[in-house]
Amino acid sequence: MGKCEQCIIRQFNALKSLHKEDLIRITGCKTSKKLRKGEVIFEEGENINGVFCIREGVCKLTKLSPNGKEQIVRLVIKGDLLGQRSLVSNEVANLTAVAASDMEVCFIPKQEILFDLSQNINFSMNMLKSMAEELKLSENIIVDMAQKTVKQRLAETLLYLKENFGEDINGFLNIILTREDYANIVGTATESAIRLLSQFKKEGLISAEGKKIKINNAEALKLVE
Amino acid sequence: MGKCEQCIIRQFNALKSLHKEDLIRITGCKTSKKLRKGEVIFEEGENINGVFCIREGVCKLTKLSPNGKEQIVRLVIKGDLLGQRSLVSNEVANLTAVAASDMEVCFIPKQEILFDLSQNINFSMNMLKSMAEELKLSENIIVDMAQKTVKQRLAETLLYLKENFGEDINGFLNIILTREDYANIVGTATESAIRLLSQFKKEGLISAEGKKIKINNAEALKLVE
DNA sequence: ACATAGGTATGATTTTGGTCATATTTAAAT
DNA sequence: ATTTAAATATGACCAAAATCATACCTATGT
Repeated sequence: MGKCEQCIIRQFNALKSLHKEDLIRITGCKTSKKLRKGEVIFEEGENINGVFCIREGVCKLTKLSPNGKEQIVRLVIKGDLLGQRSLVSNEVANLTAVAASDMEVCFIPKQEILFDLSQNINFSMNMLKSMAEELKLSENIIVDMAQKTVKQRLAETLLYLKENFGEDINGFLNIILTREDYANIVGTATESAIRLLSQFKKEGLISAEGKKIKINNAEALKLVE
Repeated sequence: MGKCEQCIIRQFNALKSLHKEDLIRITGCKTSKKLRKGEVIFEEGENINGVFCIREGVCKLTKLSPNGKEQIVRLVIKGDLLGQRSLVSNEVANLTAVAASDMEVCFIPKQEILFDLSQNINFSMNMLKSMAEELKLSENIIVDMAQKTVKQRLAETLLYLKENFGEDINGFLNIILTREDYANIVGTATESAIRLLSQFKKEGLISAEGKKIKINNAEALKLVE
């Protein structure tokens, strides 16, 4: 799918600190893949044996809870590396990764990344930084989950999506999720997510055409109680 | 408080991969401190400028949510390093650290740790591993928060405490928390935590003498619905 | 020993959100 | 184009948990 040393995507993740010769080496052993929305990249409990660099699209990181409900723990987007945690701790995947849109990903085998981690201190420092960032986000989600209402969490999710995916020319969010996805991010029943989105719509905070959602009043969403 | 190169505590964290000469260097610039239960080690938003190595005791990592409720995100125990995340990302603290028991901690200035991270690949690899572990725990807590009932979370908390702190000769947990602390870990109202602990007691799953709690039936706690 | 504050306990009531049931709309497959 | 399945929507009801109120217990300092 092209050469790593010419790929601009690496600017967005820890791979930016690799040298040209390392990138050329990686080009030689990486594999690229196109995925359709809904395809599974890897499952909880699976050996990943490398990291995925997301060239295009979005992916849901989910976990099935014992009651059979799926929780979306995080969205991984274009430019992110996927599978860092498992690589570093040398463990099987803790989460399942499912394409939330059509995607293009490159897979870099574990030993290549481990080699670079052992040689290039900037690279390992950058990976430390990106894991630190993930950790902070996760800590903040824990607090939100524990202390905020479903309505507040849904409002925050909408604002997060606007912030991170932007809007198209008509003001609709550049990411399409089902109501069930919203419920699985927020950690609520699908019916509750639907009801609350309807309510936001009635109150004029958002508008919706099918799955496409437009945020009309971000300020009011921030103040939802 | 003694010399790092002779301190056994470092075996429990990333500092184990430092060489003798580095430990001697660190001994020369570290400071040690005794803290009483309830004392604040650092607050959310504060510049930490180093890491703390916990020699003795337990510390709560908390965050105040906008509704004024405190959430305990994690307990940091003897042997752990505190402040890794802020150090690596060069940001202010995301959480507040409060002594949950009397403590002994050593403070190592930022530049020393950064120096070792830049020199010693084993050290940075071990720090990556410990952050990966924290990240996995946090992801799992998110799922629990979103999908499990308060009762289940409280039962899990009790089992977690038994697992990580052990029991004294009479079977009581080796960690003393208030009912409010339990509520702040689980993410519920103090009254709810009290009620559920009373219920567990009535059902014989635990017994309690004041703040001391004994787990009588771990198997049943695992099966709480 | 007594006052005080913080912590524990429990009841009554309300709110939030989950579950179940049932339409209706939309998208996908052939 | 028609069928079928999946997604959305809404009502009715129920369960979990928050809130408010009050009482009691237990350390702590004076």
